[in-house]
Amino acid sequence: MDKFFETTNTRMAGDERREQLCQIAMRLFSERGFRGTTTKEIANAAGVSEAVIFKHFSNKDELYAAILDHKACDHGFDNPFAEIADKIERKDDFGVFYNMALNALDHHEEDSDFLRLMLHSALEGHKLAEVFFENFITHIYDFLGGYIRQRQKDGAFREVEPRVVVRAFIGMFVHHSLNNILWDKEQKLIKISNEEAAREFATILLEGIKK
Amino acid sequence: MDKFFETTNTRMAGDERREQLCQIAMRLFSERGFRGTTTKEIANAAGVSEAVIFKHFSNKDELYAAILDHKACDHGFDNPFAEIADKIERKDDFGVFYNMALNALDHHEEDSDFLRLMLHSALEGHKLAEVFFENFITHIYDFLGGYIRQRQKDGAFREVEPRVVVRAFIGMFVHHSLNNILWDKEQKLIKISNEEAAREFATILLEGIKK
DNA sequence: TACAAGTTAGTAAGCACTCACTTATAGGTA
DNA sequence: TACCTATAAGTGAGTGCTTACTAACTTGTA
Repeated sequence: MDKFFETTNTRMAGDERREQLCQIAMRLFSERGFRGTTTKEIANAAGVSEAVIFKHFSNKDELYAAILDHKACDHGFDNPFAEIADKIERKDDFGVFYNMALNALDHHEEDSDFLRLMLHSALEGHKLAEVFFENFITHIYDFLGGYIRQRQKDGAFREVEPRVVVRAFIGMFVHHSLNNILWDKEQKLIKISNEEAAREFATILLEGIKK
Repeated sequence: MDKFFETTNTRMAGDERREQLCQIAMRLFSERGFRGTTTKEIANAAGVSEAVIFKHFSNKDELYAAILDHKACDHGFDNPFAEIADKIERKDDFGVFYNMALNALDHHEEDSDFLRLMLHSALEGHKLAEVFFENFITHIYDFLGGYIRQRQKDGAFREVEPRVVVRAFIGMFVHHSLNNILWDKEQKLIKISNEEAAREFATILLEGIKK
């Protein structure tokens, strides 16, 4: 029944199948959690027998690790600041915060599976969620916190602990994304574009910390 | 081995045992998720045989429902505004937002199990998470949004969609709580008291929306 | 001593995972 | 072009273990 949607009728090359299994597993893990997803379900969704999974991954844990590895490394979390580098240099405060929020919101929207997966990992206490946190989140705090500190020296922002400001700001858009993904999928409560949201959040924050 | 911590050696009254099972199950569900927690683990932690669980709850789902019911109804989510009612009447803006945040942060801290449980429910798409959302969260948006609208009419706040402001504000402290509970348990990134956090968040928000 | 509290020893279904097996196909040969 | 064939892709029928849940039972205590 799933065959029409998930597979072609022909065989697949090894790499192709591996990739497909990762994609499907990620979607299912993000929906039902790691323990809540069976290898049989993954196999069915891919239109193959369960044994195929274990041809590619020696066990279920390894499949999970492969997904997180692949996502955390490849999918370009390496440099979320590349796009706002010039704004930082020009000390375009609004540009910095607006684009930061907009990038995140867009990214969360198009890759909500990953966000759900990270939440599941964090709740289940999986190590790879920690790795992600330490590699990515601490970076943001250092980077954005550094920018805020600089602007405080410039006399543009008032004196507040920069990390608290970063937390407040990240909180705004992460919480907004979580609402859209988890609780208010139909956006009954608030329905605005990512651009609008980013603009409002950036404005509130900047007005909130400027001198 | 758990016996010394979780039980007395004597029998318990029916209600008492039921209550204990709820508490233990909630803790375990919040740590490992619903599917990730076995009835045997719950029974062991309570120091009784598995069959006891099914004397009190006809199945595992009903145990889960009992926890969420109990928590969502009894534990006083009915009126989070009671404590700030006077601040609202006096139009003490800082008092309103500060106490709102502080109450939430304190509450999340002492009842982090419930927060984790709600996240698990939301991720797993459990109905009772929706119920909580509709009964509690929409209330806050209406209430706090109404206050902001009133203060806009008073000319105290600038014109922004009140619900977006509410989201930004809730985002700050909910995200802060989630960080403390999920990712940064040792608070390496930021270590501040709930009072400090509430003060900073309230200040940023109020400066951000005042006229 | 009646009855609620608790136990023991199950069951059927579901789980991750394995192994001996079949089949499609890329690419060399005649 | 047509035919091999080695090998990678895929299967079916299992394994042993764990799970939620049950029923017939024993035991403590108001």
